Amino acid sequence: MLTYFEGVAMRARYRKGEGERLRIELLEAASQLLAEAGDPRDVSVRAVAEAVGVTSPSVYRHFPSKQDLVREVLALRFGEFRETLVAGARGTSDAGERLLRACRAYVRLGLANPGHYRLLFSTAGMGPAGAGLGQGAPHPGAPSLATLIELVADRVGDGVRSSPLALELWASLHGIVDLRITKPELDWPPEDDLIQLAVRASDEAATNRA
Amino acid sequence: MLTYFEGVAMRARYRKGEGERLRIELLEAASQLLAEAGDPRDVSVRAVAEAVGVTSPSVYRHFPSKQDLVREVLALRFGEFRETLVAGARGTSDAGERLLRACRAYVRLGLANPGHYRLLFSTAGMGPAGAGLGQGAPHPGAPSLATLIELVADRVGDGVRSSPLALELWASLHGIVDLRITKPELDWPPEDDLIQLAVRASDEAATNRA
DNA sequence: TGTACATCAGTGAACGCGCGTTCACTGATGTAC
DNA sequence: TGTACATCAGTGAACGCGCGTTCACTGATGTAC
Repeated sequence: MLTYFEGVAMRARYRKGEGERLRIELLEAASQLLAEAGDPRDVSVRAVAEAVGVTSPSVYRHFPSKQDLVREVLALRFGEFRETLVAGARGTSDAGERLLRACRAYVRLGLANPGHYRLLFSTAGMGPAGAGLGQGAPHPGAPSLATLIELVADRVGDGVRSSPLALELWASLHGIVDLRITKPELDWPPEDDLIQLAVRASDEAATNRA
Repeated sequence: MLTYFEGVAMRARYRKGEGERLRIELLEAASQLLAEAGDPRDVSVRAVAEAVGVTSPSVYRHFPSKQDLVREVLALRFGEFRETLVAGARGTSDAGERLLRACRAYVRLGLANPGHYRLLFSTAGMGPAGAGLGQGAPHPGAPSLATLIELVADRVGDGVRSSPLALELWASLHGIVDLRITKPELDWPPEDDLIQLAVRASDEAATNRA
């Protein structure tokens, strides 16, 4: 896809009906740069364009603004996150084990993709910076949370309201991941004990409230 | 301290030997703006200067760079944070109760000052943004962590290494605070149950490892 | 006691930079006749 | 089959903005004589 002219890499433009393919490439490049940076403000439109081999005004032929580009990446990554939870829970029908596996998948994915994790759970929606998500719009992470709530609900049965429990569990998992990401210089114990502890604490809370 | 000239507020400059007082004012203004923003990048040198009623070059008579100003605020707030932990633990000699109280103080302070909390535990040291803390320099939050480790050590006795336990406990507390701050739109259960659960989980882990 | 002067607090104007975004354009390509 | 043309992908240059920071300065004030 690249030709060279006087030693400079030149990208061949797409044929007439194929312009939408650049859109995909831009999303992929933006996603990767956001993963490296962990913050939309550290990723410029120019950088995304350059990563694809295109000039920055080209981005605006596919996205109305930087905000829209970022928002779309966010939605993609949230979708992936949710799928990881679901996939993690597979392989057993025991509700407790399914929940534990999903939690492990949560933490593992977060630690493996710290930039994206921060993007999704630390930057997005925070302050004037954020990813500039529309105030009224539904949060793109809502389905992920719904999935976690479901897993908790399956575990605790009908006697207890599951969504506060899920939020508490989420808080525990978030603490485990986020601090490890922001303070990598500390001597963190292996995360698995802590995950089990968090899930067991959630069980215990459920029992107390039943 | 303000006079008016043609309807514009004008600050009287400090007398000859008193220039250092502006330094304090700048630190206070920066601290407040950082509390509102939660991120050093959303607070400009110009804004700090304006808050005090001074022009931006004046800042450079007291701080070599923005980074130094921010770093100093960070150190102040970390100190305050640590003091809050210590003060929270006062009033009882029971080590378990002291730890629980300190944890409550941690969460309460974080939720009462979300901007500062983010500044200290979410921004600082993260990525190229961060507060630009020197790599080699000791982290200004180290004493806070040391205090938590001490409280845990008093609780669990000599049989168990307390610092991994303290890190795990910290992770739990951080999750409780950070998610509530970043996702205020969710329907969070009261935090007290969760704090107790976290402390109890820590106890339990200590017992298992003894 | 009066005055010259060094010192100090603070300013006004400007710098270079990177950013998001706009605008008028270029040139290749598929298509209609 | 050849050609004119509308359409499409992408560009080059520039915009206004806010930022951190620098520089040469101004004018009040304490102090030494």
